[in-house]
Amino acid sequence: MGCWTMEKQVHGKKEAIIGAALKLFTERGFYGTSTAQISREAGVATGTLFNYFSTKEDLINDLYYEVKGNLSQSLREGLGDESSFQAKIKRMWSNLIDWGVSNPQEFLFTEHFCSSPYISKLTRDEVLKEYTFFRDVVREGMEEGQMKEFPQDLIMSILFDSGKTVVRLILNSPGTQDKEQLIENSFQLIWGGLAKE
Amino acid sequence: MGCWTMEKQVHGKKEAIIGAALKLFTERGFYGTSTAQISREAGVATGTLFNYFSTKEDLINDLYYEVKGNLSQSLREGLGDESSFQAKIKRMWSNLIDWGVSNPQEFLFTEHFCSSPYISKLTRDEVLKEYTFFRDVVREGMEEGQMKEFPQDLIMSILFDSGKTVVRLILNSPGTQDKEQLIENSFQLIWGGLAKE
Amino acid sequence: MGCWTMEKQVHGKKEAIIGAALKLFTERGFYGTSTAQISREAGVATGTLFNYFSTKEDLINDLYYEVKGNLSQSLREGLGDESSFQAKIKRMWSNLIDWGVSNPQEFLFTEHFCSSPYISKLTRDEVLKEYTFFRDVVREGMEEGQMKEFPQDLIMSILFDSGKTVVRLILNSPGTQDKEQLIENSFQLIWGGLAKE
Amino acid sequence: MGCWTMEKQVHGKKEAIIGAALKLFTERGFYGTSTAQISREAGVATGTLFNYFSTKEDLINDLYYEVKGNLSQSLREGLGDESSFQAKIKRMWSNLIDWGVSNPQEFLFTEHFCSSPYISKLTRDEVLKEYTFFRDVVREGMEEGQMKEFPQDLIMSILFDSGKTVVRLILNSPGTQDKEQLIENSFQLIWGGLAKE
DNA sequence: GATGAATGAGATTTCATTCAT
DNA sequence: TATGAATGAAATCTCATTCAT
Repeated sequence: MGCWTMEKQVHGKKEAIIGAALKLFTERGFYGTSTAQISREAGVATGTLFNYFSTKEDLINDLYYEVKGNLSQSLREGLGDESSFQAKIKRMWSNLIDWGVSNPQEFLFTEHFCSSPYISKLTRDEVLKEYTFFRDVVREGMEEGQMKEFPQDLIMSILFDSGKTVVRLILNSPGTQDKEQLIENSFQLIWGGLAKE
Repeated sequence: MGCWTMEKQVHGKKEAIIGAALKLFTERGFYGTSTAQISREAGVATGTLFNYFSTKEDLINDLYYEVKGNLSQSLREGLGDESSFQAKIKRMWSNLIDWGVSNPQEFLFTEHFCSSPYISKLTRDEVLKEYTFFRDVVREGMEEGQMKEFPQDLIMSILFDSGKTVVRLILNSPGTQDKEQLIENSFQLIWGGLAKE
Repeated sequence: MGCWTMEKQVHGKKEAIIGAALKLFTERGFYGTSTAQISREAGVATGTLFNYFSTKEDLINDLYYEVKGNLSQSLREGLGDESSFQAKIKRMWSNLIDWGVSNPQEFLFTEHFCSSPYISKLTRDEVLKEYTFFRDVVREGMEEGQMKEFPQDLIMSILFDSGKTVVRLILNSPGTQDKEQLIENSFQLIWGGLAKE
Repeated sequence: MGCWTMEKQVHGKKEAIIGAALKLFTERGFYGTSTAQISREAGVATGTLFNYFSTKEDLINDLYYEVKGNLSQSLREGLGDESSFQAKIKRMWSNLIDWGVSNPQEFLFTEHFCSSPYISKLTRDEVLKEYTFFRDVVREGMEEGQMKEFPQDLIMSILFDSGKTVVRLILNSPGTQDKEQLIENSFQLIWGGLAKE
């Protein structure tokens, strides 16, 4: 039982707790999930949770930060390979939908807790920093005159929220939808309203 | 002290409770709000709440039904006066945004609790019946060939969710936005992607 | 609606409340029965109960007094017609069992509440006065040397409790017992141990 | 601070709760006793009670099972040493009375809750299994023709209930009765009616 | 006297958090 | 660091009782 094992053990516990929290918070909500349930699901003692997170709110804030960072990473995947504005938007569009469909628990978690009182302003601000790249891409497109003249906030919100709408649509009608086709359709719908010409 | 006064008194209490619940549930969530807080905010005794609603869950279900019915009514306002498909959609679009901006508490309440486990399937089904008119309008438009060929669910979801996006945008940046202009802009954005041609 | 009707109405209500209380207290116990339930069962308003009984405890004490008085009356029925000591005891024995079997609700009520904290010492003492005749009969028998020499308390308790045992036996095995035969048997059993010779 | 101490500590709390519950349930009844009172009397926190018993009803069922098991044990004490039928009955008779007088709280508890709705059918059935020995002894005596011909149920009920009557008599007149003499007397009374000849 | 809405104290139970081991 | 028994504040809901009509 060397140092390596111990450290792994430790990391394993924290991760197990985060994983359990993600699952249970998503399924039953914040107040619907007790720290005892999280501990049990994670396979640790009730006290152990508080060695890693000083309060239950701390835990959900950490989780929120992690999941949102995760999404931010996924959104940027392959973004550097795209050159045209449309291609960049399209790439983020698919990335968002792919992420949501592949990580339904994470997706639903962000849905449930994006406007929750348990997530602190601090966490929210910290998270926002990870999304400046999105603002940059859109601003660039506006400056290049690639889009009709809409307020930037409107564009960003519509893009993000509509993408989430599509994810929800897919998750709610499992199996019955052709995902790729839907991504294509929905992108055309939004892009059609956005693009100049 | 007549009959009229009595009835008013009675209605006053129930309405006060509903109003307090709307405010507090929206601000702090379901579990974050105690029935004692609701009673205090409503200016009644703790027991009085349970004379009108046998359970806390009963209360939120009633509230949900009322608020959603309210929205449904507002969406239909003046709808009969419109003849063209575009005008109908536009009318509902403005109605939705007007309602959300004029009733921010109700709007945020629906946002928080639209996919909540506290709202029963029964309530949800009951509410859905009030929205068939929306489905009918959209279907009609599709059959008349007024829109590009997208799945009906996609159209409905994008319309509704994008409208809500705009409301959120206005509520989050108070004073700084020209509401009418934003309604116009946003409608063009969505309609531009939707309409044939 | 003359005076007679009104008075009858009033008496009817009090009796209805007593009747409902007897039924419900016996079935569900004192704390298991709310005054609201009693009122509903009696067909009166919740407030009406408190026009007749100032507290719930008052009600059960009244009820106790009434039921025990009732039993006392029944025990004495035909007692004056008997001359021998054995006949007197036998008469009370049958009276007790008949009463219990014919009034199971009253019988079970006395069983449940004979040693209850809700019945006040005052009530209990008041009730005891109705049973001096029993003590007198037994004392007389002792003085006449009709029984073996046992303490009077023991005799009285055994007589009364064994009678109740028989009632319970009959009530618990409905239909399967020959009541008259059982009364005869049980009396022989007790009298056999009691009588001199 | 060793293992022994820990175990004792743990057992101590559970036992303290059981003891407090026995005392208070007996004195004030089930609904008349709050779990908070039990906890206070036991010297533990309100939550601790629910670490050991998931419900107040659970607690009283456990208690019932324990007390009745206890009595069953006591009834059988020395029973194997007796050979004649009369001696066996006499032995159980004294055992019952001794137990009741030495454990008045337990005795009164069984009196109050023997026909209580809080005790589940399951518990009751479980308890009954502990009393088959009594039925066996009586049946044996009947088959050997040691008693007059009475129904077995009558015999068993009279025996058990009359024993309890004697306990009550002793408990209600503290100090004034000669216990051993009373046991002797009362046994003669019952046995005199029961025995053949 | 009859009514029943209103009251608020009190009951059971949960659960985040602590701390001795 | 890990554990889990112990804690006690807080939550939902009940119900005896009051009182204006």
